[in-house]
Amino acid sequence: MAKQIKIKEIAKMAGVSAGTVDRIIHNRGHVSPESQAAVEQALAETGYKYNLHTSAISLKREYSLIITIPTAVEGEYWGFVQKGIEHALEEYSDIAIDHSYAFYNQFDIFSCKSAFERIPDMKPSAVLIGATFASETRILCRRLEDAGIPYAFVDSVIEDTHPSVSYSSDQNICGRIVGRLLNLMTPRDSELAIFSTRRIGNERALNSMARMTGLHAYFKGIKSRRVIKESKVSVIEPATSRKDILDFLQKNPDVKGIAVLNSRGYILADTLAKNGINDVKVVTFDLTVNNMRCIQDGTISAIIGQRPELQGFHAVKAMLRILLYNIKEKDAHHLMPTDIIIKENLPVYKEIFID
Amino acid sequence: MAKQIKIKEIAKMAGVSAGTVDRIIHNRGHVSPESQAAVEQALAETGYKYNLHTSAISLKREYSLIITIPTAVEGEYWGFVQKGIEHALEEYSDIAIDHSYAFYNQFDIFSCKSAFERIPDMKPSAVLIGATFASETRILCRRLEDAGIPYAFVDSVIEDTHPSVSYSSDQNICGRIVGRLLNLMTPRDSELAIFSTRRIGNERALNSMARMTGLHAYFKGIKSRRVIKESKVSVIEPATSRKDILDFLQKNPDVKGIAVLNSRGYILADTLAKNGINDVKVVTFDLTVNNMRCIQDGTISAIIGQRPELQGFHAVKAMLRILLYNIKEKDAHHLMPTDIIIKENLPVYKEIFID
DNA sequence: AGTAAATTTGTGCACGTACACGAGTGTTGT
DNA sequence: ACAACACTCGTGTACGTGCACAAATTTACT
Repeated sequence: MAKQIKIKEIAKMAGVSAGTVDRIIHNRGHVSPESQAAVEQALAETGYKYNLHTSAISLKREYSLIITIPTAVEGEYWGFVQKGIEHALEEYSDIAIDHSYAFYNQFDIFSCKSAFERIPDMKPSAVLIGATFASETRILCRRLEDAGIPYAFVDSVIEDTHPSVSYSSDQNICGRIVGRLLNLMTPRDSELAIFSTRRIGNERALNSMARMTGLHAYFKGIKSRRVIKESKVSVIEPATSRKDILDFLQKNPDVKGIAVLNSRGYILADTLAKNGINDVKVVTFDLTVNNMRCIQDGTISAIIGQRPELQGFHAVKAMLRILLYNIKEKDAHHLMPTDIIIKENLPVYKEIFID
Repeated sequence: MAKQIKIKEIAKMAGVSAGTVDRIIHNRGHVSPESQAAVEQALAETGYKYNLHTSAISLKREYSLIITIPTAVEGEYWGFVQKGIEHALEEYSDIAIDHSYAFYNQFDIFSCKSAFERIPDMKPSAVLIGATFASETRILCRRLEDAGIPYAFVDSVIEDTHPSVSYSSDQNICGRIVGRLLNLMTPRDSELAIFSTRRIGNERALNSMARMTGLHAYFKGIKSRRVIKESKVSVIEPATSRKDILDFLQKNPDVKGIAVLNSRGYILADTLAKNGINDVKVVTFDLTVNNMRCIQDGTISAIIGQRPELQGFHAVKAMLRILLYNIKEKDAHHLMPTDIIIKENLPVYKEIFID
């Protein structure tokens, strides 16, 4: 095992004291250019890695982290994101991190606005954003930037912002996967349909749009001539959408595969099952408890998973790296793996392997 | 954030010194029954969690870890396992862990025997085993148990042994997935074939067997009448198997889907491509560089991934938990997720997210 | 009872880093 | 030339735990 280089050794190499090295590592300033250069060279030469363990115990600053995401419900997408966040915070529980959540209703822009408005005034050390409404998010980011507060994105990235780091999935790829799966699972001469969420200025809808683009791109890529109907049914609440779903299927009897481009595939699946329709394959997003149940039943054929826990987990860890050590990565945008979950491998996806 | 309870506070509660608490936590003995009881009660009341960070820095013992796995080649299965192992060791690099590898040839039982024989004499603190040959492994485990040396399994678990922990995939599930995928990707009236590795007393072959069982189970479960040929072609070396492969296909022209139940699917795929056969779908195992290339080419349709890095990573972490803190888990056998990788999601699987 | 031995218990130092404080150096203005 | 100031830099202490060693207590035996 390679011996760890310690701050004192760096100090000796650079001909300065340990305190100076510390100042440089933490970007605290008050260091002469010569010392800076000498130490940086020593750091580079030795490939110094700060010892997180000891640095944690001697840390005296207190950090406050605000996490603003759509209301996290256990067993649903944002619930898993929160789980990952909590997991990371627990791992760093010996650092004084005061964290608080600012939840908002992902279908109500006003709840988002009022949640976002208060954040900069609370003067947090950093903010974790699960964005839904692009314009509101941009305003928040702008204010955070002005205040010098770093922020990170989970789940999606908003254009024209400058997050320290982001963890999300490539929604276009997700859409392509859905395309391929539906194409495989349905007869060549049958039609396909897309159910998605439509809301203007809603980033969730932007996710859906990217997925849709990917799906169409897949069929274009394989030069398929299959008919793909875009339903205007908004699959959000079971009660309201049930009738719309049945209407749609009655009008489009050749549709044998449906992509639900949000996480509400179970609503469609349940409706189909209740009405004895079992020759229509459903593919949807996110390993929520309801969707998992449908996979097990066989009413949903495949789920695209995006590792929400891992996104929350890594976002927090990255934020702490930035807060504690000002470590900036080259490429701050991380794409998470896109998992394909079917009945057979569902059980082994239930145990979550973060950290 | 809940305040951490420290050893000193426990000591005060129990009316003893910190040293005594330390002795009890580490089972060092030399403690009176009264102190023992008092401290244990205090520990239970407060739900004390040792601080891994600080304990690591003050740790003075040296640990030695032997990792005995099939020769790790970069970009192949065991190479990824090793990557995960190294990653975990790096995370704990402030603990004095002396680790060494005892590689063996997974196709040569004598190399395995001679690698295993030496291990107990080296008196390691713990051993990590990537098992291939069941009987040899059993002998090793037996000797380790007699010497009181804990050991862990990665990739596969051998019957009649008592590992402290294991990280592996459910091979039966893997086989079922392959079954479903091939069934989806090929015409209903076409035949399927299985290529696998056959070696008596070879656990790699046992893995193959479990996969085969799972595959057949899938087709039985859906009451399919498809013909599944079991080829005796051993897909190990490109040169030797090429002719056999072509012979097989010539004799079985209706085979349109082939499951290669080891990680050498690329050999079959390359052979098919070179001979202009592009209507036979191939599914195989493990995200090796060669298989990834074939996925990208489209010559392999799907790969089953088993998260080898994560297996190595977690196995080491679990071993260290056991060595350092004697933490025994309830259920020591962990099943890793079984990923389905196709052309579309291959890019996002390339970045590995361990820890 | 008195002493030696055995056992339990407390104390102090070390680990590597963070950060406050004060010492040291240089610069500017009168 | 000297004071006042700005800035850089080194020293010392604290963090929570592991572990060696010494101190205190109990036990055993003459």
